[in-house]
Amino acid sequence: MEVDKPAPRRRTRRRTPGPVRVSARDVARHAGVSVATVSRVLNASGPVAEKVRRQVVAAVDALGYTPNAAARALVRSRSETIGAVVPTLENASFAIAVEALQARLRTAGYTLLLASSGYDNANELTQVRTLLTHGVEGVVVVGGSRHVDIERLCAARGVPLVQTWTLRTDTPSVGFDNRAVGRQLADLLLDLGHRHIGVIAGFTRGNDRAAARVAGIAEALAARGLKLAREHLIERPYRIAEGQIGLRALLASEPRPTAVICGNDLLAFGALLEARKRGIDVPGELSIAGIDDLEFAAELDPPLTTIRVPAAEIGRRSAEYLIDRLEGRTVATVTEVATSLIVRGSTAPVPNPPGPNQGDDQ
Amino acid sequence: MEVDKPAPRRRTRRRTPGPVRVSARDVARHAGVSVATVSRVLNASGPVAEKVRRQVVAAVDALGYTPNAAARALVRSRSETIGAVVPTLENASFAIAVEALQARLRTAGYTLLLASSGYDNANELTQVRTLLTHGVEGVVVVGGSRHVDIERLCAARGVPLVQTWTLRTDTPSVGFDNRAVGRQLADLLLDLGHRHIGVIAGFTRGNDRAAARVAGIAEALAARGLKLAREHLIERPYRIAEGQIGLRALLASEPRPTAVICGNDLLAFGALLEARKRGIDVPGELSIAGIDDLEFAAELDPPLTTIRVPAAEIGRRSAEYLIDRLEGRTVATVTEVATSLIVRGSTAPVPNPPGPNQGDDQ
DNA sequence: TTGTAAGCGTTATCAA
DNA sequence: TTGATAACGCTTACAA
Repeated sequence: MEVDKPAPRRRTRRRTPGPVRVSARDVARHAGVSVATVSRVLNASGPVAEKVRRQVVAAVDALGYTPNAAARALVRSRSETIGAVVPTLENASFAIAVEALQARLRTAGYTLLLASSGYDNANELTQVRTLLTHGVEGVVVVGGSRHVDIERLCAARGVPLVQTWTLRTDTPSVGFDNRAVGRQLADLLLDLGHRHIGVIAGFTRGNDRAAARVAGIAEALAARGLKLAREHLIERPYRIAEGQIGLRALLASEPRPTAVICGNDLLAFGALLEARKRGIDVPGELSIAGIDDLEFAAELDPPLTTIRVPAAEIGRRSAEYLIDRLEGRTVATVTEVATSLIVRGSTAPVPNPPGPNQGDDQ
Repeated sequence: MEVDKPAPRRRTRRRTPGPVRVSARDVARHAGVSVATVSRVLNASGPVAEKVRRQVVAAVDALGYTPNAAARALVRSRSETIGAVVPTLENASFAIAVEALQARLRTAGYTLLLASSGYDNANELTQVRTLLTHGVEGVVVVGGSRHVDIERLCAARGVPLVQTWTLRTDTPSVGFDNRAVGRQLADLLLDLGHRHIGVIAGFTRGNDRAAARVAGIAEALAARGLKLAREHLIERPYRIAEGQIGLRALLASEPRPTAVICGNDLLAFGALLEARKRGIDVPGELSIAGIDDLEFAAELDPPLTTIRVPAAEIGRRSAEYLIDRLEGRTVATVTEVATSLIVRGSTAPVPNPPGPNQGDDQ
């Protein structure tokens, strides 16, 4: 009983200009089997006679066939990609973390889609949206997202999101307590007798890490009845030259700080340079500390006191969190990585230790 | 006249566990239109009544719809992604270039798929293969690929490939003449009277940039009747600490070099540190030069003589080459970026200028 | 101006 | 052990 169902004629589509695309159908034809069998061979997803298997394999490399990820992603709704958005790759810490992230991801078969926000939160949201459109199965961002939308967007799609460089209790994160880091550095200096402590921080607005570090410093000061004066808090972009600018501002402030905590090692490097340029002895007259412990920190003159932040570990652990979740394993939501205070030559006791009754002069 | 064609019942597929996926069909249903209209609205690809357009837009954000890139890529055979493979992101130059590459790509609507090879050529090939499987429309790699396979693979798919940090005549590239850079540094030192020049290079095997730099140095020496002695060529990984090791080796060689050219600024930094540690005056007793002009180069003590390499420009130009080609514009195949010799305080005339008739002692 | 439906290249179900 | 074939979600002729 024939019906008038039209013959399944393939409609002609815009021909790809240039090289021929070879699909599983071509392989199947070449090997004299069906596409189903080709798929089975390629994914080892079903029984295939050894002889047939060999024919298919032969056809595959005779034709130089590579499966089309888009088609596969479509049918399996799995892209095998992970997205990451960092503030900038120009900061060595993030570059190192991304390197480790990618390396670990790769071992699990994932490819990394990378974007950077330039420390711009609106931009970050856009980037996450793009990544999501591209079907990433997981997302890693730096910091607690100011944009709740980011979390919402990911949650709506069931895409796991990890926040790094920060520690949250409510959402998945891999990082450390930035506030504690600030406190630790301030305590070190306070214990050395410093009472006038200046801060050259990164921009705190829209940057929870930078803000937390400053908050930690203020907290430690407060614990000793001191407070962080407005003119002792300078915010600058994270660059060497900005550290120089920052120190200049601090040196002009009243009372002049005897110690400076910098938001990261780049700023600290700059501060060190500026001090040297002005003939200010570090740490004799002025103590300087940074955060990150970049490769050069130990090699400066004097070597920089800083807090070591395990950037590679943050990258690797973020990857592992995502991999575990995607493979259905149970995972700790929050991973704290260990930072450590590294005291080197750039910090020393305050020059002329003030008497017992001060603290009201700042 | 009814025929017994079975009703087009949708087969039940594995339900995505968790959040509902919203597709264009859902949007269409919600807006009371067809999927075709939804597509038209989203891509502005056809006439749509203003009123209908608004309904669709409303439905889109009522449902929080995001198009599925895999499906789109499949039907249009365009992934809107570009792949890049760098040796490592831990080298600031590459990090900066990737940052610029991504930024430029983004403005043209492309997303970056990033991989790193760890300076391993076999690995690099694997990574390129993965990127290709993911359907990238263009590929950027660092250096002239030792693996002809990479070029072949890309060519077979009609995917443009750019080689960076190098200059080729036969294939698309964005970079500079590494040999000339080596020559330039050697000439500078030679002109200062140095006759015993040591080299701390990166590993030259499988790294055409490093090899070309060394070749350029040897060439400049040869032009003055000198040659680069085996014991004056040390190859080390690109890290500060390795520069220290390199200088130690060089100082033990006979005759002891009065000048050292380093494969990059990291190695030069290390050499500088080692010299200081040993009480060797730079540039009084020993001249040191690097390549890259990283942010810290000008800030070292003494400031480092180096060759400035415009990493960000390399990244940006690579992106532009790819974008232009993919949009069908005609493009220059080879783009040379300008490097420049920056003479700072780490190089000076040879201590005890030898008499007119030497040159046979090396 | 809109809708219908073919197909993009896979995977996976089902029947053979 | 294999082959048909229905989706996957989208774009785009083509028809209405």
